Amino acid sequence: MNSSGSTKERILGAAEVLFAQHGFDGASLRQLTTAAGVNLAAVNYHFGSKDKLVEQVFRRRLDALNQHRLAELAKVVGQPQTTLEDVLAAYIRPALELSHDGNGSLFMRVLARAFAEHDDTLRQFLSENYGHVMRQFTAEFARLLPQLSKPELYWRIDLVTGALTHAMSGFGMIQRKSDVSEQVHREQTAQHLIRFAVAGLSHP
Amino acid sequence: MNSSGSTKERILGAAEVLFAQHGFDGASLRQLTTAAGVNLAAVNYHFGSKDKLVEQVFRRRLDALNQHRLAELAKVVGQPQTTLEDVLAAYIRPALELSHDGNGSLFMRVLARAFAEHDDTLRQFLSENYGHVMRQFTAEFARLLPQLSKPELYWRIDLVTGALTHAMSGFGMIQRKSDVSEQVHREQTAQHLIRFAVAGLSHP
DNA sequence: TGTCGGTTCAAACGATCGTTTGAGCATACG
DNA sequence: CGTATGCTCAAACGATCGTTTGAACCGACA
Repeated sequence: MNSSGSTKERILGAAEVLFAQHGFDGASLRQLTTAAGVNLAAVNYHFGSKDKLVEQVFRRRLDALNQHRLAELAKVVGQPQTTLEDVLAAYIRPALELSHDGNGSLFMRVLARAFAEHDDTLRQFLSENYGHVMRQFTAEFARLLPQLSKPELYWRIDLVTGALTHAMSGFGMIQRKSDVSEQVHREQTAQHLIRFAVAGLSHP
Repeated sequence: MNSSGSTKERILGAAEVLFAQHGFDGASLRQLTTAAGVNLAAVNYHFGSKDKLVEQVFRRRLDALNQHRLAELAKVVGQPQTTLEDVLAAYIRPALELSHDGNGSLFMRVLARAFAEHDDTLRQFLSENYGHVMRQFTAEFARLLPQLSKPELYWRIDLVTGALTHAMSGFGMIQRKSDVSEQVHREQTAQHLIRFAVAGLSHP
């Protein structure tokens, strides 16, 4: 295990797993480097510090996630009749599909943990780097739900976000026996999330 | 500040604040005892260990919270026409009212953080000590939503829990200027949460 | 007054943390 | 061949952590 890829990638992979399991402070560099099969000093050599490593763990996944989200959003808004389900699917499915490769499944727990920690540094980082994605989705929600006032809409989006974060953090906790059942479970989760979000967003 | 009450109570109060701000590992006993105005050794003398202190911080608030919840639930199920709103209010309002005294407002962030950390020890503690509360509420939901299958109901309750946890964790982050605006904000939060949860639970 | 259980105190303990260091190794280039 | 460069390694650094220790303090009671 962990015997493939460059040292940097082995560290990133092990970091994602251990951060999800024990938290950012809870996972020590000694655990981490041992699991990755690299020397203790490798983290500071390749990343500069533990904090920079945390940032890189986030960047690697979130860049791909939000790129995927925007691409899916662009697909559906180009259609003649965009529905709320379509937009929500563009928001939700890419997040759940992050768990397609084995390691990625733990990333959502890393993200959920980061959200809960309310660390201003991390929240600012998320807002600065990926705020425009949220803004695009919010604008689309506003267009599809014109009857809602701005504050009302923000409230509902916030509650939907909470439900999504919660579901994602629990997602992938159970080790699935096969890829096919994993896929089925992901599809079920997406269906439940989307229907729930539609109801929560559009109720009178 | 922190010059009133017994040593144990001063520690519990300071612990709640610092655990919410910096996490369980992030808040050190030296910070904590300094903020409480007590000696460093006082934690180990009165609580045995830091872990025991964490458990006591949880017990003190959760005992009151769940007692309050069950009392409110008993009120509404005694009525001739129990509504979904009533049951949700019995579940949600006591949690938001925990922030009535100044220190308590941070406890919900402690709880949200604990949820996100997915620590099996802590989850087992919560399940063992307060699982019966959740079971009673679930039974009431099942009674009011007979059209839903068991798995479907569990899914929706889980998503509602996510939204509640998320909203509670953000609640009380902004320091309100007065008690009255605090009260207004809590009432608005409760209203949004309840209406959102009703829509999410009862959609066809 | 003497002493005794409960509590507080400064100081130290060993462990573990993130980080730094300098030597050693490997590969590529003149 | 010599050496320059990128990387790995064991070892150590200072800081901070939770916990323990033993003396000092204090009101209550005989």
